[in-house]
Amino acid sequence: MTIQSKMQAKNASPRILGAARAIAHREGAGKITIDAVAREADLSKGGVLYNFPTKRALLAGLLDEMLAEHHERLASVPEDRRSRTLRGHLEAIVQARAVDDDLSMAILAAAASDPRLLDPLRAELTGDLERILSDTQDTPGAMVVVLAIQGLRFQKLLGLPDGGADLRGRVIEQLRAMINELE
Amino acid sequence: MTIQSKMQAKNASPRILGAARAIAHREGAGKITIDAVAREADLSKGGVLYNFPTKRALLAGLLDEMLAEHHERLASVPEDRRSRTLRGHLEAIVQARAVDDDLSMAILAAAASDPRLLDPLRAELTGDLERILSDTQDTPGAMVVVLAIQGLRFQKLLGLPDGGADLRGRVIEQLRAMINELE
DNA sequence: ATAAAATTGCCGAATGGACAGTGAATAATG
DNA sequence: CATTATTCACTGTCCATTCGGCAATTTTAT
Repeated sequence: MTIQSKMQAKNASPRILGAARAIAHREGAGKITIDAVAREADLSKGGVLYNFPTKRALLAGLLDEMLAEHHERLASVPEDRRSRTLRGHLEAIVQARAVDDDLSMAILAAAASDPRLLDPLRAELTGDLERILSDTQDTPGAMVVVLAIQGLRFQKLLGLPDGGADLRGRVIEQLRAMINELE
Repeated sequence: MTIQSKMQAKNASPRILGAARAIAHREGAGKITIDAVAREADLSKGGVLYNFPTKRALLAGLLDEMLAEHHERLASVPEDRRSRTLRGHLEAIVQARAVDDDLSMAILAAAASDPRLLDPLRAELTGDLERILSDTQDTPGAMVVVLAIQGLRFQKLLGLPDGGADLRGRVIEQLRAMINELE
């Protein structure tokens, strides 16, 4: 019971999504369950299902939120720089917090349960990729950077070895340099 | 009931693992269930659980098998080439078949259900990474290649946009070139 | 060598827990 | 009052795991 015990929030969706993220964070994406989310959001199960009529919808909502944040990040890169989208992707990773990992974890959970949930993500990335590649003549070079960024994501996500924070920093520098050398 | 109805195989484990892979391949990693595996392996549920006392053990077995195959692939790179391990990782991706994707999918499923299942994989990759980095002076450069390779893996795995087969080929060429330029 | 005993590999029904989803009743809100 | 948000009590399903039994195989004892 929180302070707002009796208060009816106008929209519990954000609280629900937050709860889902918290669970993914603490216990792993596989533990995202309607009951668990309800408990975490201090809501009944029915309450959750009112906002997200199905679990699939809940997962879709998580992805949605993530894509929205992705947009914000991209938008925070100065308009006039070359390879803007590509830089955005890189800086997004640099700034990423722990929560984001767990959200990515949710993506994987989603992918495992129903690959189609990733469709919006695919669409988004397709657009990004087009922009990135049309920003340069050296498409393979740009693609390598894109792939390395993806690699960074998943490496962090799955807790795979990364050679240490020091190397990580130098790698990011290297990627920045590679982006600058694209034309 | 097959021809060998009455015959007692000495070890059904390989058949069980094969069945699990087949299911992951056809229906996705999330569909790996003891019942399903039992049916696919033409075995009873109890039989499966006799060989792998828990589902967790079954998943661990899958990862084990995968790591073994990974070893074979690395071993197939000529001894005398520079950056041997790194080349091995790259060529492994180039040669990878559909089955491997689905197995990777199983990895993700495993990660979602219990992150610790990935420990052996982490150990293996830690070793590989050490070898790769000690093979060169340009550690950030090598690391970028490693990351790009990981990126390729996951991009294929999750069906994320890759810019087309043509670009993919050129990227692989580029990565080979980058490996050659490492010293 | 051979009967008895133990072990191995497996079967399949039963158990129980976890979970998604439903629907009628209820409270809050405007 | 009417609509909206939420609760509560269930339902049905899926699924991992348990367990007692059984046939084939191997070991032990005689």
